[in-house]
Formats: sequence, structure tokens, C-alpha cells
Amino acid sequence: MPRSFLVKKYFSNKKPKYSELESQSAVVPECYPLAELPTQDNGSALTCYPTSPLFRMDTLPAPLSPITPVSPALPPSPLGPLDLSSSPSSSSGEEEEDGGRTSDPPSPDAIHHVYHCLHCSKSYSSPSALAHHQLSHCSQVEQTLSLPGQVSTRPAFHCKHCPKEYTSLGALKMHIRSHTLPCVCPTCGKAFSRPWLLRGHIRTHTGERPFSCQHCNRAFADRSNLRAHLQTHSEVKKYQCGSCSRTFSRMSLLHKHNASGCCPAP
DNA sequence: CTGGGGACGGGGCCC
DNA sequence: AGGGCCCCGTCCCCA
Repeated sequence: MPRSFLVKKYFSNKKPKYSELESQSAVVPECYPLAELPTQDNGSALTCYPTSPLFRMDTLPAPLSPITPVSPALPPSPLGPLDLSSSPSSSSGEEEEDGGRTSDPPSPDAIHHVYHCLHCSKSYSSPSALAHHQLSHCSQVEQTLSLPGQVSTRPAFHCKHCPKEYTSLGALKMHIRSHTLPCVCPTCGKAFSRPWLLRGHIRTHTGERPFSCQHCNRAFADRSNLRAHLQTHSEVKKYQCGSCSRTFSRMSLLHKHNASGCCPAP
């Protein structure tokens, strides 16, 4: 997996010359996350949905479908795919890829939807309300669908735009940020999945190095890099070769050492 | 080839 | 539940 697969490439593949950028390092306001840059990527905004049997409406046999949309203007499946990326910063373009959702939805006053749950016949005025209610049936359905002797079927939430799947909604939402990249550097436009990643990146512009080595006073912008640097002061490095007992300050150095032939593969 | 710095991503924990 | 933060790790580049 490429290291920077999560980072949008707005420019060339070459890394920005931060030394040059530093010369223009006006004080960068710490005001992030910022709105997404207007790119064509908006068209690939995520629609992620869980793969629990309850949620796989495309594979669910029709008689089991728990949703009975009454309004004629309803989408085929109010429940799925669940749209987890409907944050204000990413809601502008995401409907475009989703077939019949390209236009703004009609106002609730214009069309009064009624959504029934077939499990308990309760009615809801919106798909989301029904979807929320459906979650209360989720554990029941899973118990019903799990076969004897089968490993428990924990809900697997998977991303529509990559093969990754997660067992918790929170983990999936965190992953989605790696696609939406809502944190954009105001200086160079590079986008990041998390605010603290952007903060670290902004230090490359400002030259701020808040992490200093107690031994040599060398300063670093990244705590991980300081930690790696501290290994260089250590007599016995953290990573040891199994063949020659040589130690290295970094795992990558040990890997390179092994790759160079110290520990030839059998 | 080796050592080290720079940049950054993911998972997990804590609040 | 969500955001912030930390730790661990990886990859790239350069001396």
C-alpha cells in the first residue's frame, strides 16, 4: 500500500519543496478542517454501507424486505446504501454518482412520506428515521439468520470505494475520512484525513519543531521522528537482526539489512 | 550499502 | 459518538 494513498495529489508527483515554501510562510491560521477543495473527486464521494444481512438490500430476498415505502416518489431502498459521508462539507457532490439522487430532495412539506417497518409496523416520516429504527431489529435479525455452529455474524461495514471493511461504524467513519480528506492545508492545498495530520503538515511550512531531543537539542516537527532519532543515541538499538545480532534504530533499516543478504531466505 | 531525517497513515485509547 | 492525541510503522530521500 503506497504510503500516500490517502493524500490527494493536487500537484505533480514531486514532493513540494518545503524549504521554498517556508520563505513564504505567512502565519498559517489554525482553522481546520477546511472545506474540501472543489475537485472532480467530489463525484466519487463515498457511500458506504454495512454488509450485515439486514443491510444488504440488494441481496435480501424480497419477502424479507422490512421496508414498505408508501410514497410513489420513494427511492428503491430508503435504507441502503447508508450514506455515512453526508457531512456538510461533502454533501454537495455526492448525489451525483448515486443515480436518481442527483437533484435536491423535495421538501418534507411537498411530499409527506410514510415509511413502515414490516417487523413491527411502526411508521416513520423519513427514511433516516426508519433506518434508525431498523437498527433496533438488527441484533434480532442477526440472531435469526445466524446458523448453528456459525461464527457470530458481527455487522461488517465496508466502504463502497475500497475493499476495506470494519466491524464498527466508528471505524468505518474514520476510514471514510481517508477518502473525503476534509482537512485541507491553506498553504498548499494538500488534503488530509485528520486534523492532527494537517497540523503536522503545516509545521513543514512554518518550520515549527516542537519536539526536541534532550541529548543533542535537535528539534523535530514530528514526535515519531524524534522517537526514531532517540534510537540513534541508544547503544543498543530497538531492532535486532536475528542472524548477526546487529541492532538498528529503525525497522526499515533492519528490513534493508535483511534484504541486503544478511539473512538470506532458505 | 548504511544511517538518518522527513512526511505521513492507521489503529487504539482517552476524554 | 466523535474528536484529539499517541504510538507504531512505512516509505522516500539524501548524505
